Amino acid sequence: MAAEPGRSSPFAGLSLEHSSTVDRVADELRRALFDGDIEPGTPLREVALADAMGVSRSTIREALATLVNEGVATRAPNRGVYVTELSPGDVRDVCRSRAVLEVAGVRRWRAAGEESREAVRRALVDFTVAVQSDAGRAELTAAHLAIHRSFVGLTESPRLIALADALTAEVRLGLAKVDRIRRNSADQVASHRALLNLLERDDVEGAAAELEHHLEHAEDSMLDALHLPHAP
Amino acid sequence: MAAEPGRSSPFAGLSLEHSSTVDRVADELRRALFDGDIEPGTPLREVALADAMGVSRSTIREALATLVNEGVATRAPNRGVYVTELSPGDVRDVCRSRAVLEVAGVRRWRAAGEESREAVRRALVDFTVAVQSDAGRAELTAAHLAIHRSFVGLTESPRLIALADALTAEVRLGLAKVDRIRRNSADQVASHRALLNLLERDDVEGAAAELEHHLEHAEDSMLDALHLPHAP
DNA sequence: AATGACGGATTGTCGGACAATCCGACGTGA
DNA sequence: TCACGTCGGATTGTCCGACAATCCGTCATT
Repeated sequence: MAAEPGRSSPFAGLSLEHSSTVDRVADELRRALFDGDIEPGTPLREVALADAMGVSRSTIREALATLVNEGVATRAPNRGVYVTELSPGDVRDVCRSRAVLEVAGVRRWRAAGEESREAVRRALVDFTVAVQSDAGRAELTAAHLAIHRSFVGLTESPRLIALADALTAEVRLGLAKVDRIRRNSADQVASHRALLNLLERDDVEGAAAELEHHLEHAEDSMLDALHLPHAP
Repeated sequence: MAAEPGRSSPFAGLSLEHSSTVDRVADELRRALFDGDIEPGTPLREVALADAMGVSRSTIREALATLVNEGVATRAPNRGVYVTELSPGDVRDVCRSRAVLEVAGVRRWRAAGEESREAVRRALVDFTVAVQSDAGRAELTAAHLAIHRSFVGLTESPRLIALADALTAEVRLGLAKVDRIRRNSADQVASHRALLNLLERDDVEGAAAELEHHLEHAEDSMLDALHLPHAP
């Protein structure tokens, strides 16, 4: 029955997603946090969660552990796990850390593979249509984050991408109740398009500067939106 | 009894390290991995570890979870946790990711605070005396890593530093059986000193270039030392 | 030689248990 | 009134034992 022992494996694109209970619990919690169903600062009690979600305490503990070292939750030894509250300093740090990674990506524009560059263009298009078609807040932020992710993608380094994702996760906590994104989404599109134009013209340093400027602005408006005082 | 309600708190430098059992287990495992007592690829069985260290399986599981998302161990679902084996691609990725972070630090030389700069100088001195006094392998690598850490420290971003530490941890697995560091440690000192000289002259871009060159070389010699083929 | 069945080993998840720790309220004494 | 000691409840940290699900290697079967 073995027809055509053809050179490359005849099975392509076959994957099965093993989902452990712990993973599902963690996913559900993350969703709740990012959607703003649970506010920063609220304690995540083990027993309460356990019988709310119908799983054992061990499972909850494990899920909480992952959330904690993703940074979206914080553990106070012997006192429990809380949804992380971002201080102004934290927001600042996350934004600047992201800036480092994104700028590193942008600087590799020419060295990067064609598909990585294409991913940037696609992300921008997606965001643009999302804005024009007046999509929901969730989709808008997703599309916006995708752009910035694609910048980091230019590094073509799995680890840097993972690190950037981790930073994003931290910040998404605050983003939950903020739809300031929507208000100036037109500006956002313009800014990103300008950046891409610079890149297409191979003006890498110009693009890097533009990006840094854009991110500084983002940091400020995020602090505003969260009603936090600005750091020096 | 309150003498001098002085402005700032009269209690400085008072901290108590709460060490949970899980933490100690994780520390012990990490030590064993970094010292090369356990080779990459070996399975970390839960029960075996549990009664080897006289703690419960739950505790071991939790410790293993942290090792896994530090990247020094890898979980194969339903098949256990193994000490991570680095592929050439991984080594490459880790090194280049580190390069991004370190270069970002070096580029901020002027913007950084004086104490961050001083930390770099101190790290270099420490490394130099370590080499000259013919210190043990462990101390040598520690001092060497400290230098590179101090570069990242120039970003003055806790998160970037943490990320760099995580990357370092991954790579230290391979470093265990390699003392190639010792052979050309004289070169290392020279290279780092040259870099610092450039910085002191405010030639930031020159230093960045020097650092990137240094790291590429480091990547190559690490691959050699691990007997791994070089990536393209 | 490929397929299928079996058994052992290990993980994933569960439930319960208990000491240690922490927090807040309450009471006591100066 | 304020500082301090005590007590009780709540919650975490850690342990134990259990069991189904999964995986791996082996062996028998075709």
